[in-house]
Parts: sequence; C-alpha cells; structure tokens
Amino acid sequence: MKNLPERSRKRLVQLSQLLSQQTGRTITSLELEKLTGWSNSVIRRDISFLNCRCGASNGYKINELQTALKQFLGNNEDKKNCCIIGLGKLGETMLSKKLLDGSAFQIIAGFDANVNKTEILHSDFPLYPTTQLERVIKTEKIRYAILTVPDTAAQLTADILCKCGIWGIVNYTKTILTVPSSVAVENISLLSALSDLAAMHSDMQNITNSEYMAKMPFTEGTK
Amino acid sequence: MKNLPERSRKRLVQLSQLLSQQTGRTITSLELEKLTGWSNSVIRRDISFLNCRCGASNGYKINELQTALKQFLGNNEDKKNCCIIGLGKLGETMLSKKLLDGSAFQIIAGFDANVNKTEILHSDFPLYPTTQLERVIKTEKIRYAILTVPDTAAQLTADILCKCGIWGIVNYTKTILTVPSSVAVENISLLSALSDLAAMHSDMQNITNSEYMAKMPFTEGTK
DNA sequence: ATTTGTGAACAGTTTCACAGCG
DNA sequence: CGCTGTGAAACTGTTCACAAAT
Repeated sequence: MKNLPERSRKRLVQLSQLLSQQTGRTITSLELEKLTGWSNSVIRRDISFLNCRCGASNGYKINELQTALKQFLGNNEDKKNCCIIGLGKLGETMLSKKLLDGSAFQIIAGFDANVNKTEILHSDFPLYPTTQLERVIKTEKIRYAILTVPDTAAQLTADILCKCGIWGIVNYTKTILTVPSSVAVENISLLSALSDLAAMHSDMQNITNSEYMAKMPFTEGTK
Repeated sequence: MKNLPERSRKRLVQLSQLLSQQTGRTITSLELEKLTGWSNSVIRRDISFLNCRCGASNGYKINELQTALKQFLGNNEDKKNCCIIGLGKLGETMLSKKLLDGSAFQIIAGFDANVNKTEILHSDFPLYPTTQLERVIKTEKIRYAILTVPDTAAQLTADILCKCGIWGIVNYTKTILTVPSSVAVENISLLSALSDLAAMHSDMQNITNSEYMAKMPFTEGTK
C-alpha cells in the first residue's frame, strides 16, 4: 500500500463525515471543492489513495466511496472502546451514549478522582474512581481516552494512560502534553482553537494584497 | 516578512502555550524537542520566523520568546471578543468568564434560539435570542464564534455568522461547515478528534517496521 | 564548548495537464 | 464529452551540516 500523506489522512477523515451529510447518489470532485474549499485535484488524489475506482465520468458513487473510506480509515471493524477521565462540567456533558451513536466509537467507562462524583452521577456506562484507571483500561481494552480533568492533573493522568498502552488521547485541557511518540494526541481545547484562528487571521494580515488574493480559492460565498 | 508556513504557525501556537507552563529562565531547542516531539531543527526554524534573536549559546530566553510569539500571533493587542451560540449542555459549560482568563480572548455574549434559556441561565455576560445575532455581533465587534448548536442548525448559523463578517468559528458540532475562504474554521468535535486518532493509528499499522522505527523521533517515553 | 540561525539538499504535498474510461 | 486517475513539474516544508555568536 502506498504511504498515505498526513494531510490527505486528515482530509479523508473530514470527507467521510461530509459524505454522511450528503443526500445525492453521486458527487464530483468539483462539487466537493465547492463544499470543502480544497482543490479538485487534491480531492481526486486523496481519493485515489483508496484504490476504490468508484467514480468515472459521473463523479463518485457516494455509497461505495463511503464504504472505501471507512475501511481505509479503520472504521469498519469492531467498535473502539473509549473512556472519559474527569467528570467536571465538561466531562458530564459526555455521559450519554447518544454522543457517539452511529460512529465507530463507544464510551464504556468514566473516571473521576472524586468518589462522590462516580457514585452520584448518572450515566449510560459504569463510573470508577481514578485509582481503577489502569486496571479497567487493560481489562476493558480501552483504546482512546477523553481527557477532561483540571489542567493541573493533565500531564499526570496522561503519564498513567501511556503506561497502560492507550492508543490516543483527546485532550480537552489547555495543557500541552508530553507523551511517547507511540501515543497520538489531539488537542481540542477552546483556547488552542481560538489561538489558532487568531494566528491564522494575523498571518493573513501580513500577506500583501496580491498574494492574499492568489490564496483565495474562490472569491465569494461558496453555498 | 517571510511567509509563515501553516505547520509552523500551528506549532508556534502550541509553543506559546507550552512556554506559559515552563518555569525556567531559558530553554534550548533540544529541551523543546523532548517536550514536544518535534525535531530541534524544525523548532529552531519555526522560531527563526519570529526574527527575535532572543537566544544564543544558552538557549532561548523564555520571557523574550514568549513576547515575540504573542506579538507574532496577534495576541498582544486588545482582547478579542467572542460569543457562544447554542446554550445546550455543552454551551452551558462555557458561561463562565474564568474559562478564558489570562488569554487574549473574552466571551462577551451568548445566544440561543430558545428565549427561555437566555432568560433563565446564569452567566457572566449577557445572553440574547438568536434573532439578535447579527445586530450584537456587529455592534459589539465580535470576531470569533463558538458554535455549540445542534448539528441540524450548524450550517444555517454559520451562514449568518459569515454574513456578519466574523473572523473565525470554533465548530463543536460534527457538521462539516461550508464557508467563504475569508472565514477560518477549527473543527473540534469529539467525533472528528477520535476519527483522526483512529486514522493515525490505522495508518501506523500499515507502515512496515523499519519505516515505522525511522518515523519515531525518540524511542522511549519522553518524560 | 554549546547552541542558535540558515543556506543547501532532501522529502512531502499540490498543481498541472492530459490520457483513458464510461 | 465530462470526469477520474496519474505521471511530471512546481511548490512547500524538513533535515542536514556548519558558520556565527557568546
């Protein structure tokens, strides 16, 4: 198998989500360009990594493309087990199974250092004190952790997770985590998202007008 | 000014956050490599885009580096105004000013289609019905919107935001938004984060062992 | 002596342009 | 004929290796 470029992987993940929002039977690379802002050639090349040959002359067959995407992204096998660590306000919003319904993931455990919380809160899956973290992750084959602990506990918790052989961490805290490179981290704190938007905007201001215009894939609203 | 690569920009944003967690007076590119997993040469080149010359022979002076970073990333001027749209469970967790304390951002308004919510909920800033969105964004100079509406309302709300001249959207919904390229979007839904982690892991499995090892910047835990 | 800053080589990613398929 | 799939060219980003700085 050809090596999938990192950028392509990220786009394919989004593409899969986008297709699930689409109604038609087929879709062309040009239509996808309008929806995503990515060039039609980059879209065609991304899709060609799938080797699915599910489109020609009339665009891609959405069903077949979606199937190929799921297979390629490792989303078609058994559901991947996830857990939530830290049941503060943010963690509490994730105690419902519905959250990941219809996806390749399921949350099967929650953890909090405060035993009161794990006893009082209602949830669709069992809640444990953090002391049980290592044991439950191993016995329940939990692959991904959703980290919603206070910033001060973030790195400490991450260290434990890494020791348990977790595959990846969704980091909702604003702490930048240091982990072995075998563990993947996605930072989705509000602050990092806003900071990145602001940096993007500030960077745009630094580009001269002509360069700026050249960067625009289309000039007006894309709906 | 030289054009800042997109990847560099993202790393610099994280670097700024990382430095704020650091205690020492100076830090070298090698120490930063240990903390982040990025190569020391990429770190040096990223920092060289700042043109700050704030380090030699003894590593970077953290203070000066942080100042240069904030300036470069557009984080040193007045606070940027933000708003939350959609006051469901997730939106409710963001009604406190503390959330962005000490950052370059402040939330100054919340919106919900349901007038009951805007009247009943407690918050550190005013809440309005969504009908007021356009007016308030313009009069209050709101630059960034935090989108926590139901998926079904996501694109519709984004369309209004774009019309109001918003600079960027932090998208907590799992809908992939279509916006003009002058508006930046950061997708931070749980599903997209997990999907991306899984794709990363699935991709790792597809790499042969030798290639895999070559990809590892360091072999064991980095603490 | 140690560590930055940076040309030059290298690797990764996107665009171009067009052959080939339906 | 319109659209995909893909070599080849162009461009962007990373690593190497070493001069410069202190």
